[in-house]
Amino acid sequence: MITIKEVARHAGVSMSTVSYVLSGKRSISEETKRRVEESIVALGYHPNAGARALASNRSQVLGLVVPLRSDHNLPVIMQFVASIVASAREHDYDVLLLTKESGPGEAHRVVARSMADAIVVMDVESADPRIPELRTVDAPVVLLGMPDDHQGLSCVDLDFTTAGRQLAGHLADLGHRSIALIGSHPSVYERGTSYAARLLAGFTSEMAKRDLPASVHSCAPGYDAVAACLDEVLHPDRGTTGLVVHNEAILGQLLLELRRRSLDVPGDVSVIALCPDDLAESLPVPLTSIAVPAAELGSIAVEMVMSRLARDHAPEVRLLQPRLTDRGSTRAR
Amino acid sequence: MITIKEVARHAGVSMSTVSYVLSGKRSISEETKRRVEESIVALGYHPNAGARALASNRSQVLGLVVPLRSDHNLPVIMQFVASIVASAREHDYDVLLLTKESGPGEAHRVVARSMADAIVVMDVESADPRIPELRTVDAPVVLLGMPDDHQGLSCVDLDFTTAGRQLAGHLADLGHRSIALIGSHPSVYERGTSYAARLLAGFTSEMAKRDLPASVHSCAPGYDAVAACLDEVLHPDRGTTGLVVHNEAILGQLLLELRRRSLDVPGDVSVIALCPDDLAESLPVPLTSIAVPAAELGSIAVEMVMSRLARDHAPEVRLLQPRLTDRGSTRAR
DNA sequence: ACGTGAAATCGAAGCGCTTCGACTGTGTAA
DNA sequence: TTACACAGTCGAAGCGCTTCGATTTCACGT
Repeated sequence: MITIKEVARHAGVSMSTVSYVLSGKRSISEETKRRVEESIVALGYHPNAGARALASNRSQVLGLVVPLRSDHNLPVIMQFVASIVASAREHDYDVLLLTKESGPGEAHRVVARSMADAIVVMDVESADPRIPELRTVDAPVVLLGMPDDHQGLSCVDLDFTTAGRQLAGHLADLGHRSIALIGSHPSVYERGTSYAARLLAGFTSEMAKRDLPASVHSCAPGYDAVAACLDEVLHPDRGTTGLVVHNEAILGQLLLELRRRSLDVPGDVSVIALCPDDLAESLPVPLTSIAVPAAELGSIAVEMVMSRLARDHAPEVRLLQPRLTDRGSTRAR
Repeated sequence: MITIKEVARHAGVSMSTVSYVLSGKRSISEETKRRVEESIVALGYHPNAGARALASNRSQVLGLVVPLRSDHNLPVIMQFVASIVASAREHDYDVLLLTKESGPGEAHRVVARSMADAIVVMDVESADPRIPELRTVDAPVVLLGMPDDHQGLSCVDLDFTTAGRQLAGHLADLGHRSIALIGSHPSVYERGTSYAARLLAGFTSEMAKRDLPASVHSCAPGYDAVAACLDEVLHPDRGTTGLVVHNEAILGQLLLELRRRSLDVPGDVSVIALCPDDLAESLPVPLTSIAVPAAELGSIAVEMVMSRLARDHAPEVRLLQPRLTDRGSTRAR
């Protein structure tokens, strides 16, 4: 193993000089810097992470708590992870994989052992049981999601409330009077999933504001469940002409089922969704939608970590404003 | 921060004794061990990972290269990851997340810096361009998948060739004469994905052995693509009565499309698949299938890492034998 | 000519842990 | 009884790096 000492000898300088070349924490003459860098390449030197962590009290590692078992919207989860890893690497950080399933004790352990300088937690729910324990972790913690009580923790999320309002508003502005929200699997609501509840709240409040009747349905995946749900939603008594769908898993099935019933989108029914852009684009009928900006949220989470690591910044909450893309699946009536 | 020194003082022993209590590498009297363990709890001691890594030359970390962008069969990928993380933790190892996208240089970096003691690489293809570089990594490397040339590298995978044989054989044994393989997205074959090619080889060789005509189709996801594929496969000229499906993404759509055509499974067509068990079970028609034993493969990969880390074991190749579960979606004719 | 400060470099003291060799006492075989 | 093995413990030497203070040199204003 090549050590900094050997680099120093090879370049004819002291260890500390090599260290300062690497970290840039003190000024070094161009000439010396060049020689040291050449030696580093010549010898194939790689700093030892353990030694560095020990001496500097910084591991350059981010703990990331990933929900590995949650089956719904895996693609979105992957997008988050990809974005977080990429952003972390840009800041010279690596990512240690922790799983939601193994509990918040893992975050503790990893920080207590100085294996990670900060923790990012994905898939945070309204009344997430992990919150109290996360609050006692002795390192910056950034949550993807918005728990009800987020005192002392940084949070990043899409503004689902506003998104719910916008989705309802978009259809209402087009003259739709009877609009239904088709939400996630019932279990998602039972679990108290924050984003689902907030979208629902935004939707109903916008509908109430406009004095329109709001009908709300949750729908399990599976063709039969979707069909049953549509039976209910499209019951003639209701006169539903607009559908807001917040359920990535069933979008394809739903559009198929509408087609099977010879209902044209947007001719007969307007459909608008909240889902990743690539999904919205690749469906049988491209959907007007609000995207979950996973990549952006991930990189913002990392930025928050870094700024809290740099200065001893206070925790902050950032809600990204939704962005609606019109793909022609809604029409005025 | 509580250090081992403070624990030693609190327990009235030397640092080395505490260390030996923790590692068990020398015998310690019951009495002393008890006192030390009490002190550890009383003070809330957590060993510093960096110091430990520096002194012992072991990071207790596993680098895991995950394909974050590969959109197909995310659920399977997640199962692998979950199983690997869980198995690693059982051996007191943590997992550092590396992405396939950022290249094999990352594996190098992480090992050269002693951030990881070994590397596990997922989603390895037949002629994987990463192989040569992985071979030069100065730590055990275990591949999930079977590249053509795996000299010097450990590999774990399902025996897809045998699986292909078994799938064909199962239908042939039931008296089906015209059997079609519906494979993955064409791009999967173009990429030279090892498992797809091996399954295909097994399938065709079994069909040849039995002197039956083998028809092979690859199919993109999407309802129209599936319908088009079925048009071709079920063309009356062919008289196809058995379907082997190796394409998780389209299974649901395929069964729906069969239903739409009023074709009963297994009454009119027998269908057998290679897919995760939970998928096979949750489809509109539960499918007789061979499972991808992701959890098992993951934990075997970790075991291989550990044994190569312990003794300086030679790389080995393990192909898991396929296990076929009958769920009644095939019938004799 | 002289003090001053900035730039450039060095030396050495740790960071917290593991591990090796040495030491002490006890039980056991000769 | 002597010798010896062995369980149990300690002290100290690192592991490879960062960082602080000290030192040297040189340009500058006065």
